[in-house]
Amino acid sequence: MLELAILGLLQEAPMHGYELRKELAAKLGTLRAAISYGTLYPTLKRLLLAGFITEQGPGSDIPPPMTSKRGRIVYKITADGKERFAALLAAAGPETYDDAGFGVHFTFFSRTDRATRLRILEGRRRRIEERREGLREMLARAGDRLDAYTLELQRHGLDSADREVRWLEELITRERSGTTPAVTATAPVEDTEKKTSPAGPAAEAPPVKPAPHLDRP
Amino acid sequence: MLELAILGLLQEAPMHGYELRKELAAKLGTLRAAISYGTLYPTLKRLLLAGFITEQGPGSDIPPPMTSKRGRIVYKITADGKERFAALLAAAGPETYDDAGFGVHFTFFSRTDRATRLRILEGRRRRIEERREGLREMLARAGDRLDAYTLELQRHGLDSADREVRWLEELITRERSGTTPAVTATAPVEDTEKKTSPAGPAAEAPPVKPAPHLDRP
DNA sequence: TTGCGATGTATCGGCCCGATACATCGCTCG
DNA sequence: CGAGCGATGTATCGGGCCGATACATCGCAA
Repeated sequence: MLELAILGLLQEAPMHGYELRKELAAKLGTLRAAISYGTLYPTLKRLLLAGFITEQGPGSDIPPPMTSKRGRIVYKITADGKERFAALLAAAGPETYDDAGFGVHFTFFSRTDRATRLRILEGRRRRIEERREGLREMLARAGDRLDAYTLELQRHGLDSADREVRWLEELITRERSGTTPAVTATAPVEDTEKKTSPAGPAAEAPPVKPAPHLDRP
Repeated sequence: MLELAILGLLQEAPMHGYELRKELAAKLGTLRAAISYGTLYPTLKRLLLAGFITEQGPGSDIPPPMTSKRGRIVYKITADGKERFAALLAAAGPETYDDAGFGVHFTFFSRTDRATRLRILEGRRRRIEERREGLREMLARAGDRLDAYTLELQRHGLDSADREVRWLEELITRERSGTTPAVTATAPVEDTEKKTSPAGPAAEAPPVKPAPHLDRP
């Protein structure tokens, strides 16, 4: 997941670790706590080793784009990395629909084709609906066997699930009707792949992410 | 966190692993995905080794309380374990207020004293309020620099945070007013303000959890 | 009787987190 | 003037937790 997020940010602009973390925290606001350095740096190493990004030492030519600082290490995405990003973005594993995964995918929706957006939104909706039905069932069938606090917690959970389903429903409707939110991305990336099908109502799973090696140092 | 949850369940009744998982999944419905066996069994081992629980082989005297099965291993909490449970229950670390931690603590609220309940509720509220304010700030200050989808995500996050704060507020009010157990009806039941307790507004942190050893096998 | 789904215990690799350490820069305040 | 402090910045380590996987047994139905 982190991999996707990092690749996505680096696609917009080269950055160093600290910047990456701040940007990540800002974009994924909810649905995803601020990422830890204990995750970030090892992940960067893996990506580096896998050839998805490159390192640019502090003595390089790039003028400090922000507040100038000391020996920072700027990371830049490679062609392989862009490919990888596209693959991850369209991947359809179960982890695509949990809180963290959905948040990250959603964040990059402006760079995702409509069919994939619909599939993800519908997958997420399905997931939440299942949770909601489970909660409903439990409240109806075993409601009187639970203590008052647990009950209260479940009720709140049910409420939240219900709200999220409605939210997703609205987004799905909007997508279908073509009211695609304007792509106001700061850095519009060249939209090469244009081969998308007309208006498929979110069909089957695209090529599943085969999990790359990304192995030991 | 798992430790607390397991100890709490075993305090209600002895159980084996499979049962533990189901019970856990049911009680923590939201706020906490179903726990994995890859976590459960190692945790049980740690607890066993630390002397917080004991193992009861399949040939024991306990009659199968559920659908009878095969060589199950029934776990039982010890006196040390109960002590540990109480300590964890009242502990006041930051992890007490994140989604998972709050969910687990809340689940055992009926076995928590009112002062602690209030502290946890207010700690959680504070946490969510901070998130909410951060979101508000961002939407107000940098709202036009973000793309439409990110904006939509943040807005939904803000909504959820707002709702949770209100929920917590209600619970806190109820606690203070002495309507201790959350009333089961959707509509809050009015209660004539009796039993004027000191109504301490949830003070400082109790003994902080000192993190036991629980070490290697 | 074969096979399937629920029950049940267990391990392994790997992601990710919190704590911690270290270093530099720019600022304010005594 | 320099001492301290908060933000910036890179990095590691131990450990919690997860998903995938492997077994084994039981009850039931095709």
